[in-house]
Amino acid sequence: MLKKERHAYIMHEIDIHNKVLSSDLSMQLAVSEDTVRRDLQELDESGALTKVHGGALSKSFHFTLQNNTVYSQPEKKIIAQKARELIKDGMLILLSGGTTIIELVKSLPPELNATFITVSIPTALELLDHPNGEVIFLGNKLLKNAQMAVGAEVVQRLSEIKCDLCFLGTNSIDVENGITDLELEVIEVKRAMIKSANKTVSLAISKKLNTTQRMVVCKLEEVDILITELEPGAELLKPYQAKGVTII
Amino acid sequence: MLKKERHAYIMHEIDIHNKVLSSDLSMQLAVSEDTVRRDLQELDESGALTKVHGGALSKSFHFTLQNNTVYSQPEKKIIAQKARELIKDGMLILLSGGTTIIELVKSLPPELNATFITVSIPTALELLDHPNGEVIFLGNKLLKNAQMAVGAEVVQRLSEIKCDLCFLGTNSIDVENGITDLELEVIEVKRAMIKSANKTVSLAISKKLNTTQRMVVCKLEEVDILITELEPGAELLKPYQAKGVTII
DNA sequence: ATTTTATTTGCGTATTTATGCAGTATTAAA
DNA sequence: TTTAATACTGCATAAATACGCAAATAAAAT
Repeated sequence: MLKKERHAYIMHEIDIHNKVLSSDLSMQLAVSEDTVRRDLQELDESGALTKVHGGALSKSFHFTLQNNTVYSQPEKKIIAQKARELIKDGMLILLSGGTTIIELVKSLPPELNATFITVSIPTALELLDHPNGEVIFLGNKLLKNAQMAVGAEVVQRLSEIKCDLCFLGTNSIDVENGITDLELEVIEVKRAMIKSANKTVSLAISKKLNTTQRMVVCKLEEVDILITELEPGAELLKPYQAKGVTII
Repeated sequence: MLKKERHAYIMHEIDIHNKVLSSDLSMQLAVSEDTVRRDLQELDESGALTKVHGGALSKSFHFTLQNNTVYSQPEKKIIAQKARELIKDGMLILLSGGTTIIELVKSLPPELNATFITVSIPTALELLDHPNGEVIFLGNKLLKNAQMAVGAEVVQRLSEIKCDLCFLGTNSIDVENGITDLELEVIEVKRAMIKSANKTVSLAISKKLNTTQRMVVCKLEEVDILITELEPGAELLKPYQAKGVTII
């Protein structure tokens, strides 16, 4: 059997079943597993499928967020880089939603071995592309706009967890009012996240500093670390520092 | 024998078998392999066939590597259309993952007012685009490859639910073994989904009919409705009908 | 018909490609 | 953690290919 024929057979299997195992293919094609592995590798390189340990997956089956490259402002990249240095192997990390958090997830080193908990669908999807980390989604009712899980069930389950770090993508932060947001349901969840975490880290581009929205998520005192794209000594950040927030 | 004659013979073989081996042709045509190779090369250059290591393949063999495009999308659209007619206002619907289910979600009428429960991240993301339906995600540990929630927690919560319909994107279905799949964790969840639903609907393009994988999700008797892109009276579906499955 | 010219073919050799195997490292699961 | 499965590495072998060249064949010109 010609190599191309094997490739076609493999692609056919992938198309129908979304997934193949090297061991199965090796038998079905009557070649060694090495050969199958090399075939899968070539098909992966040509972009026809995604090779994984033990076999391969269909590309169309495996869904990824592609739109984000457009919106990823350089500021968010800087923030992500600073934030990721706080994450160490073995930690239990709580993540909210938002594009800044997505940037953070994208910038995580592949060899990092931590457990991530989130209530945001896009964040979860991005986390699934990380090779090592374990991902836990605290689900229940999903809120359409925010694309995240909300409700008593989520709050309840968050209260049963004790995390090392909680990263909050922040919409508005202000010395007077602390972190504020718009929707009650989102706020309930964010509060629960803060409560269940040892340390709370707020990620915010500087444009969001000194802005306020309707409802308070938490006072500034509850924020342990604030990460912006600015230098830690920047004038804009002084009032936050004065209130005891660590600036990175 | 003239070169033209050899070329004609080779093309004839290609038309019949979709492939030729240089070694075979060398014998059949009683010329050296070099000559055959040169012939194949010329035919390749003129676009009549595709030369590969060891022989040549028909051009029609050329499998297009579909980046992002879903395999058999037209079929899946037909299936989606049939499936969506089962869904009525006020129903509680359980959805698995997979491209066929995504098609179903896309085809849901905007005014439909139902509650959807899923364990699949891509399905959830797609459901969030629907203006009316409520979406519930049963989350816990997420499986990287399948992009879905698995584990005891999910199974437990599924057992506490009684849904009207369960739509399963099916990888393999077969009269003997019923619905089969590859991964144990996925199977556990699918079983729980079937249990918690009043009626189970299997969605499968016809190519998946009569294929089997390692592990059994459920017997055919547990499938109430089978939807394929074929006409309900199609010959291929007769054995399923005979086992009491409703065909749509 | 014969010579000339161009093309085709086969062979020897060097090179490349495909495949499997063994040992080791790595990964995932129990 | 331990254990089993899978992946990687280097290597050996066999098969396929490329290339140059000379012989054979076909086509063209005389």
